[in-house]
Amino acid sequence: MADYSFNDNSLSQSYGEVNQLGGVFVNGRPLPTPIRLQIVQMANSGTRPCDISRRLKVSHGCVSKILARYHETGSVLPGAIGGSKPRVTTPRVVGRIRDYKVKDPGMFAWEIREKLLLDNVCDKFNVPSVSSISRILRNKIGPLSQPCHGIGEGNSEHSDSNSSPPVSSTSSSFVSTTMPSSTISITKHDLSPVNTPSTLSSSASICKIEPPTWLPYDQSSTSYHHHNHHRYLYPTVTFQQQFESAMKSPYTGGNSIVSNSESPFSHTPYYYQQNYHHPYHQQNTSINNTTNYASIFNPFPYTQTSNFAVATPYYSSSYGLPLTPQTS
DNA sequence: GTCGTGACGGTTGAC
DNA sequence: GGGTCAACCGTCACG
Repeated sequence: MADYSFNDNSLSQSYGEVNQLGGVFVNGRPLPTPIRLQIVQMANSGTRPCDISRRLKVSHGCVSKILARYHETGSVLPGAIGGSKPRVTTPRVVGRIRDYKVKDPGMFAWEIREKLLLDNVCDKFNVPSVSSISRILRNKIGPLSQPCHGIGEGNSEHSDSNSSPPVSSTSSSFVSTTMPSSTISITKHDLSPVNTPSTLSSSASICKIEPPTWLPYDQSSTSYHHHNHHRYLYPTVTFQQQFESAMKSPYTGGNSIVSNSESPFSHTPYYYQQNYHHPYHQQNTSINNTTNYASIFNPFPYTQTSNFAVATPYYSSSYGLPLTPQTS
């Protein structure tokens, strides 16, 4: 039987920590792509997660997470670590909001938002939330944004008059926070900076909660058009493609959704010295290959060189995602 | 014995 | 350049 262990002493020496199974890991850093691929490959071939855990000396929790992630996203690659999401309220957007408000001082924030989309100033991925627009009107534009709809509508700071669409709106994206808690659950994503209405914790009775804007799986082929938002898109490659790409360059993302020329990982001199000329790199790999490829990769050290280099679908699990990865 | 889950301590990179 | 913040990571323990 092949030795799937990747904590070969010759490779792991002095790097990382050792887990309860004897495997080496670096706290806070993802497992190398070949190991991740191997986990998926073994699972696909029918190996139980507990056996994968033992043979690769990776904790079963980690195996579980990687497999769950793969089943959910189709990608074996780790998510982007660190960094922050790009700002949506760019000077250009603020300028357009100001223009709209100058032309029509009575314009609602939600109307401005729709117009930003209509005029292609923003797309659905980077359009500011209604509450963001309200904040811009309040803080950056000033008097122009003062409500002119009447007296007695309450404090404009928290009033819905400027930020909410008509109550009769049928848009499903508008949800009243006064609805029963069973009607809406606010997920981690819902509370992300992008989607957190500033009014959520205020006294406002109605706020807008954005639904996730993930593309359907079958639209993934268009993902490269949205490189600024690739965290929210699905992978466009099959497991085998990821595998073959990773085998060619184990620390380069084997995923076509990598949106720029940078690799999520950089090779180290040690890696090149030890492994670059290994015969395995010249083999024609397949997902059925049972060679002990894990042991020829040096899991550590490695460094991540660019944030957001790897597309990371990040979403609530309740949005109709495929239960099985794309396989063909 | 197996596996899903959340806390934990850690890393990372944008701001 | 350093601090903060919010992403992510794998391990571990629990149920």
